[in-house]
Amino acid sequence: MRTFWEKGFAGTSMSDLVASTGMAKPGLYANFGDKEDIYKKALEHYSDKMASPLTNELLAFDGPLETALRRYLFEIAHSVIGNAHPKGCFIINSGFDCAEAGPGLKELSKSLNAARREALKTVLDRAQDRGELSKKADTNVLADFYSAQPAALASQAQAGAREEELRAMVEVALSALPGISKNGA
Amino acid sequence: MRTFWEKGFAGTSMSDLVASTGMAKPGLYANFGDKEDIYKKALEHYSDKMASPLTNELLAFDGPLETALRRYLFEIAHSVIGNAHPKGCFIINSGFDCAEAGPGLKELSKSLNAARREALKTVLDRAQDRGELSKKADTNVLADFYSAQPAALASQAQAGAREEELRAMVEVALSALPGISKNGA
DNA sequence: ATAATTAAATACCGATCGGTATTTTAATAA
DNA sequence: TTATTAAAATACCGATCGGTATTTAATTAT
Repeated sequence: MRTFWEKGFAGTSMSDLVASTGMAKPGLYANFGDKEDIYKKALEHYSDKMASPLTNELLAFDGPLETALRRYLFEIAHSVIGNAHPKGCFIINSGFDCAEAGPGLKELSKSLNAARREALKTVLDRAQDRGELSKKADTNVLADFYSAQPAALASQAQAGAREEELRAMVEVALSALPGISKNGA
Repeated sequence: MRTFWEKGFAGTSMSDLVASTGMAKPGLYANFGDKEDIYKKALEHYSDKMASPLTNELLAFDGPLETALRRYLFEIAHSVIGNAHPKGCFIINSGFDCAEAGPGLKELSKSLNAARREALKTVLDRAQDRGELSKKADTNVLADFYSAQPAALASQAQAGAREEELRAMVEVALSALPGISKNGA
């Protein structure tokens, strides 16, 4: 998972996987399939271990919408900095790096990105039902916007941004929420 | 340029470049250097032909800040959809796909991303000097935020978003500008 | 202890990788 | 027209690519 995460699909060789897993090549093929199969399983593992816990926490959080979004995006900001693992987000990377990969891979990448969007859409709709968010707000558009912010954060992280800079960007993004006061307005 | 743009550094072989340029391999080496040199020159060419015209237009635009940013981000939204060329933005791609490339390449990628940020910072500072943007607004943070939105747009484009969806996201991002009224507030 | 089965490691496959030496072609000079 | 130079294409280099056949080692069953 980590090797594909940091080096991408084309940038990772089977020998790299042998080195990082300690398993010999025939073992990798016997247990996981070919290179693309391994990539998919690594990406799914990332989704289960890294992404899903965050979206589950977002969905389970009981509190103001703005707080929920801040917590979620702050956690992502922390994660993409990569103190304990490669920088960036494997799921977002997969969207860029599988632009010309097999259709099955692109499909998986899209579905994992869509899952993040759906979680945000759910949270936004709930807030709207609670009356916390105006009925006039378009939750589809807001879901698109907020689900795309992790890509913005990951991009800045790759360029060397620090976590506090990412958090400041999150605050700007949150100020786009209808009914939120803005810094400096 | 187009080949590296759509397939990335590791995903592009010298044979791919021979096929897409029509120049034989020794000619490529004699005229442009090795693979990394060619990538750098392709990326610089992209910057000159695709990115710089947009930032120059942004800097030259004489009108309200919000209009300037909308025009700029709409043009990027149109570009990353890729009707006439590969999807996404080569400069943003380079930030992801050169995570482990030579240091010279990463440096170039960072400087091109920084150029976009600087242009936005200039425009924001000008608006602040004109009194159009509150003195309390932090133009460094806003520059970070808006210069990262193209990555958000490119990511959505890779996932198959349509141009109108990207424009709607841009409108949300613009609503984070201090002093701009929000949809649905 | 021996035979049968499973697992894992070595060795190897053709193809392609990035990169060049060499030859052929084309253009210029005499 | 011939000699010289510049350019471009063919052929080739060792290394590595993704992927397997084969052999060795470790279990299990008898």
